[in-house]
Amino acid sequence: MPHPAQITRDALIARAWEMAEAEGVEQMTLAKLAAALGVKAPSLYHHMRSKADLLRAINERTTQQLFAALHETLAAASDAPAAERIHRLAAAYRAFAQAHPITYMLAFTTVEVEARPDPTFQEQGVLPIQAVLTELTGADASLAAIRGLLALMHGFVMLEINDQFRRGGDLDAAYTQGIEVYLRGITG
Amino acid sequence: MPHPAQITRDALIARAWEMAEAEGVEQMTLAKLAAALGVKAPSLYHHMRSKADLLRAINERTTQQLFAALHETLAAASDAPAAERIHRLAAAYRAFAQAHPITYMLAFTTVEVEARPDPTFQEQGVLPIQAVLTELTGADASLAAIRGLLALMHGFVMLEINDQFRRGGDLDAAYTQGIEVYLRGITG
DNA sequence: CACGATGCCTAATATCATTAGTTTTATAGA
DNA sequence: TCTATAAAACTAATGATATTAGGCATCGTG
Repeated sequence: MPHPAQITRDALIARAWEMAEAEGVEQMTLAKLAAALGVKAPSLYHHMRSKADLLRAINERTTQQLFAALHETLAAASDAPAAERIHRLAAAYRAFAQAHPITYMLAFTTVEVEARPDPTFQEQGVLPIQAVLTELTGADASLAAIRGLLALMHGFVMLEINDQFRRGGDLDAAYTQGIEVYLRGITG
Repeated sequence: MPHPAQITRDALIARAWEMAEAEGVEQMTLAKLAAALGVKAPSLYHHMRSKADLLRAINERTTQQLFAALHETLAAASDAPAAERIHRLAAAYRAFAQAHPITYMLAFTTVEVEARPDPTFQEQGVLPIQAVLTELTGADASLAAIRGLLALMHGFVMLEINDQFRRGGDLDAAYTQGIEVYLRGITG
C-alpha cells in the first residue's frame, strides 16, 4: 500500500474544508478526517505540519474563494455605476458567508497565529474593491471607506451567522438598507 | 476541608472570566482554573453543569458589562444631541472591545448553542440605544438602523481584534469616519 | 535486481473534560 | 453534647484529542 501516495495535500485540504463546513470545526477531528480519506490519523502528518497548519490552509482557501466570488461579481457588473457595483458586491459577500458560514467565520476569527491566512491574500483581494470605492470617494478617503464597508458587511454577516438578530424583521432589507445608508453617507 | 464551600459559583465565573481574558480561552482549562481556586478539577462540577455552562455564564457576564458601559456612556451624555450621543456610544463600544478582546469575541462568536448567552440580555441592552436612533430615523426604520450600526461597530472591532487591518493608517480615524458616514447616510 | 526513500501502519504519550466512588467535615436535631 | 446527614472536597478512571516514535511494505532509480 505505501509509497504511491494515497492522498495529496490538496485532497486533504479539500476534504477537511468540506468536513468543517458540513459538521462544524470541532467535529473535524484528524481521526475522522483520516477515515474519510481511507487512512489513519498519523499518516496525515506526511502532508501537513500540524492541525494549525491545516486550518491555515483551509482559511486561505476560504479567503481565496470569497474574493474570487467578489471579483466575479464585479466583473459581471463592470458597466454598472459604481454605487450599483457596490450593492452587487455586498450581496455577493453576504451570499458567500451564508453559503459557507462555518468556514467563513473560521477564516476571520482565528485566534491562533499559526492558523491565520497569509496577509497578502486579503490585501490582494481587497484592492479591486477599493478601486470601485475610489470612484466615489477619491483616493485619499478610499482606505477608510473600504474599512467601513468591510466592517459593515463583516459585522452584519457575523451577527447573522451567530444568530444575534433574534427580533424578527426582514434581514435582507436591513442589510440592503445598511449598505444604502453607508453609500449615501459616503457620496453625500 | 469539605462542606463549607471553598468557592462560590460567582467566584468561579469571575476567575474563569479573568483567566480567559488574560491567557486566552484555550488556555483556560478546568485544571488550571481549579488550581487557581485552590481546588481540584472535578470539584468545579459542584458549581457548574459543564464547561459549556461555564462559558455561557462568562458570555452573559461580558454582555452585561458591555451594555452597562454603553448605558453609562449614554447617561453621561444625555443632554448632547442624538448624533453626538451615538458617537460617544460607538467610542465606548470599541473601547470595551479593545479592553476585553478575548471575552468580547467569545461572547459573539460562540458556536455551541449551550454556551450562548440568554437572548434577553442583548435585547434588553440594545433597546436604550435603539431609542437614540429612533430620534434620528423615526420608529419605523429604527430596527434596521440599529442593526446597521451594530454591524458596523461589531464588524470593525472584530476585524481589528483579529488583526485584519494590516495596511497601516489611522484606525481611530477610520472608525470615527465610518460612524460619521453611517450617521450622515441615516439623517441625510 | 537491490536499495533507499516514501508513506503507510501500530503503539504510545500528554492533555483535555467528565464520571464514579470515597472521604471528610460542618451543621442540624436529638 | 453527641451524632447523623448532606454537602463538597478528593482520588481514580474513562474516552477523546493531537502528536511522536519506530517499524514495515512498496515503488522508482541505480
